[in-house]
Amino acid sequence: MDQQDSCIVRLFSNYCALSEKDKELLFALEQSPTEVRAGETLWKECDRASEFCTIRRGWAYSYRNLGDGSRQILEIYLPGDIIGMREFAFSQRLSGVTMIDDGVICYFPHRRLLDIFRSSTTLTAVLFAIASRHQVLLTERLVNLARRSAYQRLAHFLYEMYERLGQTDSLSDGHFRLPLSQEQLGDALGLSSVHISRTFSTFREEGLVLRERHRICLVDPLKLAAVAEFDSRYLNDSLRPLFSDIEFKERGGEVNEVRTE
Amino acid sequence: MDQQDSCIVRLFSNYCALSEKDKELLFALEQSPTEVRAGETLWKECDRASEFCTIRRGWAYSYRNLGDGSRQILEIYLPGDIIGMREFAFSQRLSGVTMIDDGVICYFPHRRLLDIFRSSTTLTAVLFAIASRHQVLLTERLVNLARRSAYQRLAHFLYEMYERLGQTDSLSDGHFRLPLSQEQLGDALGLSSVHISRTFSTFREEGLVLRERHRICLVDPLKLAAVAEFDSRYLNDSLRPLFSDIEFKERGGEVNEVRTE
DNA sequence: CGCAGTATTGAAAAATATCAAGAGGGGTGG
DNA sequence: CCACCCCTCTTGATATTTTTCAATACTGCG
Repeated sequence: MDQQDSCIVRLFSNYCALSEKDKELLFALEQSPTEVRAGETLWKECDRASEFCTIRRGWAYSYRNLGDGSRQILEIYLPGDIIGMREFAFSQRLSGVTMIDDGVICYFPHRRLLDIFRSSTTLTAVLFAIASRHQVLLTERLVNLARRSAYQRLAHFLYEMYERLGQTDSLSDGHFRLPLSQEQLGDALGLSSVHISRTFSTFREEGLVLRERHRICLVDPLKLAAVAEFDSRYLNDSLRPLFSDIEFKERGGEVNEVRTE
Repeated sequence: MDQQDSCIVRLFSNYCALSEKDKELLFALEQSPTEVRAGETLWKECDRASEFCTIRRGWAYSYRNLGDGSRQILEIYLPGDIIGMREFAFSQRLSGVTMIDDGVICYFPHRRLLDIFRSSTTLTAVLFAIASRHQVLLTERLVNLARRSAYQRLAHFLYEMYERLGQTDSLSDGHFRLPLSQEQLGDALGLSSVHISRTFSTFREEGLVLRERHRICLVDPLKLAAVAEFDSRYLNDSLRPLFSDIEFKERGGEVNEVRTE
């Protein structure tokens, strides 16, 4: 495999221009690829946590099971994502992860992250940026779940997937594959599967979104984003913010701090 | 001010033993203290983001306003917390922050964090651990909002505050001050203030929680934790996990990696 | 004393869940 | 190729939870 094919190198490159050394460091995270099958569980809640992984191919989701038998799907992971960072400070898994599709994942130990902290300020900063972005995504989802109607929640979810997928693949019109059952969508959005079905029916009647098995068509993406009150800043405003500064300093430059007191 | 009084040094010490040099680095973040008044807004959504701050005294909360006039309170910050990390990768604020009490906060520029990355692997790892812990808190809150009844949500919130406060102060029995109106509680829990009131009434009838203005008394904390399905791992399992490893390596030791393939 | 923000309570309305029955679809074994 | 079955989805009826609206009480404060 060429470094150019590395999802993780591509992901990091979104944030910052990388040196060759940085690329090699990153590339090392994607050794020991493992084939996994759709439905396979990478780990369960309460398992010992001492590794992360990157997802090179396929989709996955993380979840938490609740006492009453229901569960919450926390995140949908796409190729290039790093999984398991949540538990960096923990000895146990706090959420399970299972594959949606067949795929390939690459495990690496927590310790490898420390190597990165030690050897590259740039990568460290990018990791921090990624973590910060994750947190923003999570926050946005929290607002979505806490404040919006079922109709808006589903609209928001669909539009978010559309945007995320559009960042790597170019989506012809508003079409994309969404390999999630209505029950899984319900688990992700805090709604019953029945209500998901009804909400899709409403979308169809209004001609806003069409769904056929696992294919979604956003007839009018902008209108969908509007009804969801989708704030696209939280997905798009995270590219190369203050990293020009890093690169500058790394090259030995001096930055005079202008602090407005 | 002595370093021992520094909230942030104390916070970081929870995760890892710190060298003197590390303490000085951290201590430097708490310069330029600013007095702020209850109700004062530190920043609004969409403001330019180029600083973090630590909160040395007082409480604060972050929030997002929504199109329909409602708002979501995202986090409650206590002394020692770092505020604004969410926007590390962003140029704009994605949430506002306002003070609950009078207090003292210390601003420092994003760039100061890069200095830390550059000069201390230990602090970098701790920062990462803190970010990871934040994310876990957020996740737990997300589950709470998405999956639980009003009754459970409020129970969970109260118990979480109880635990967090208990980590710095020792709370006599289940008593603590909670300087939030029922409207603010509603904003935090995705409920109407009316329903918060009703839920407190239920608690009172059951003799589970008493509330008088801004004072809360958890009559039976353990029972409260049980009804909330509170998972205390997510608050307590984050102290000194793999950092013995860091210290070891920092001292020049060699760690042989045992990777189970 | 009066006023503004905050809390309580009741009644009605809205949103969503639950239960139940049936429809469609795709895979598997006969 | 067909029959069957399991799983997912759809739709209707009903139940539950929570919101909204409105009226009234409470509290601290100028």
